[in-house]
Amino acid sequence: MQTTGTVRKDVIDSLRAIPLFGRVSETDLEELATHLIERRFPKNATVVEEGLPGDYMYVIRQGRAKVTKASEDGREKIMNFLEAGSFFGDMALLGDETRSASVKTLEDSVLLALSRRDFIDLLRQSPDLSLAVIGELANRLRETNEQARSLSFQGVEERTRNLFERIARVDETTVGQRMTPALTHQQIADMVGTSRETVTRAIKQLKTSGWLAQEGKRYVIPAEGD
Amino acid sequence: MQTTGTVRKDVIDSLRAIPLFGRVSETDLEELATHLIERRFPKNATVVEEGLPGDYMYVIRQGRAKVTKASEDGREKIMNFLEAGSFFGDMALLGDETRSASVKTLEDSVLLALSRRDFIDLLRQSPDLSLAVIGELANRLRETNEQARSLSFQGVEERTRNLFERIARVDETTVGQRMTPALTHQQIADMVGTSRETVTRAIKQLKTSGWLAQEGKRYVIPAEGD
DNA sequence: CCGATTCTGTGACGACGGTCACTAAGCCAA
DNA sequence: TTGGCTTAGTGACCGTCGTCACAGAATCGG
Repeated sequence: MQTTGTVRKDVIDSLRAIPLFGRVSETDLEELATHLIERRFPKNATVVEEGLPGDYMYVIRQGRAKVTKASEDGREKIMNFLEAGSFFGDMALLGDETRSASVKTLEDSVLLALSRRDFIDLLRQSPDLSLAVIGELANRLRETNEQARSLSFQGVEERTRNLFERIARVDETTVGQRMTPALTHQQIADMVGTSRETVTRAIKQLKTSGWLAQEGKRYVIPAEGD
Repeated sequence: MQTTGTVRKDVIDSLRAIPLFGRVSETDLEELATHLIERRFPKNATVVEEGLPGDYMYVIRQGRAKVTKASEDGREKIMNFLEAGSFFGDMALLGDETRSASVKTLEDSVLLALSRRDFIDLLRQSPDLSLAVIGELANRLRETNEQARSLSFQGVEERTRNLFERIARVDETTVGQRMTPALTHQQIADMVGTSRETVTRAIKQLKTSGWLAQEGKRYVIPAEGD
């Protein structure tokens, strides 16, 4: 992991591209850029670790990461995937100062780090940014609540279906169908809260019922939808 | 349900008492008070309903309420309990405008309603309030994530234990022990995500292992802790 | 004080899904 | 190309928990 103290001009451009900063004024953005520290992480690096105190939040400039919480016996629940433009680590900068989950890179990644102090100052002086952050938190909360509901009421097959429904994106190449990123059964199990074997069986089921198709390690939801 | 257009002086005092508004300036608070509408709801009234659009958020001035999400077949998951001083309904005012959960009163209650427009204006002009709201959302998110983890990894008995651990408060009358509010097994089941019967058995288990005691419909965690 | 709800407790039974134990495929790297 | 490592698939077994069916307690509104 490296740190480059000087933040180049193009950082501002990549900030512009991030929805969170979309409505923030040019001046605030420049101000922000001077406080960001670029850090590079290799694939599979742990950026923040559950339970430890944390003083920085991060914006993903390049790469992908996963947010996880661990059980006592080493298994993990994947709470979320993060892509370029997502931010994380903000929660430990506000109430409780302890990381509530771990974040690990899935690819070589470039992150922009922002200290608690700078983050709070910035929120204080930019109401637009505050509103954007509030909106983002509200959306996450909505999703997590939905996950909790799903875990309470639905069986594995239905949860798996929901997961695909949630993460599949419209594909550029083909017509109406949507595709997930490449996923292993184990990753799916960790997201859905079940075992690898059970996922294998659920997917088999979804495929024979015609609801799901597969292309390599990517899953395809056929055009008609549900 | 009634509406009194005039907001009396004492509203400001009760706002002061709410943690969320603790650091908001006197002037902002007075400004806020003029926009609040007091509404009264009887016991068991539905204040907001999952799936419907919503334009108001609420602060509980008096009473208690529960936040629930429903399954297709009418069962419900209780996401949270709200007491005097809590606010809710804020999420539909920000991103998506649809209620992500229902809120029902558990007692006759007095709520203060605030419109989307006024809420956003207020956030815009009071950075302190924005920060407080962000902190509150971050905390809720932390808790909900924790719930999701719990649902993924733990059995009913452990989840029930966690629940008691979470909601039990130090009791004024007795020494070190903590007590929950009065709860029926059904309510516990709806919070923990299981059936009423299973809760009955889990509680029996926790009691014979000496971890839990009961006083009427309130549950007691003995002094030593866990 | 009484009948009617609403709660609690318990047994029986079956299904969903976790675990174990392998085998079979892919895939990468030397 | 050939081992080694990661991923997928499948059967067997069994524990947890949901459901059904009651019976008894407690509570509440008159």
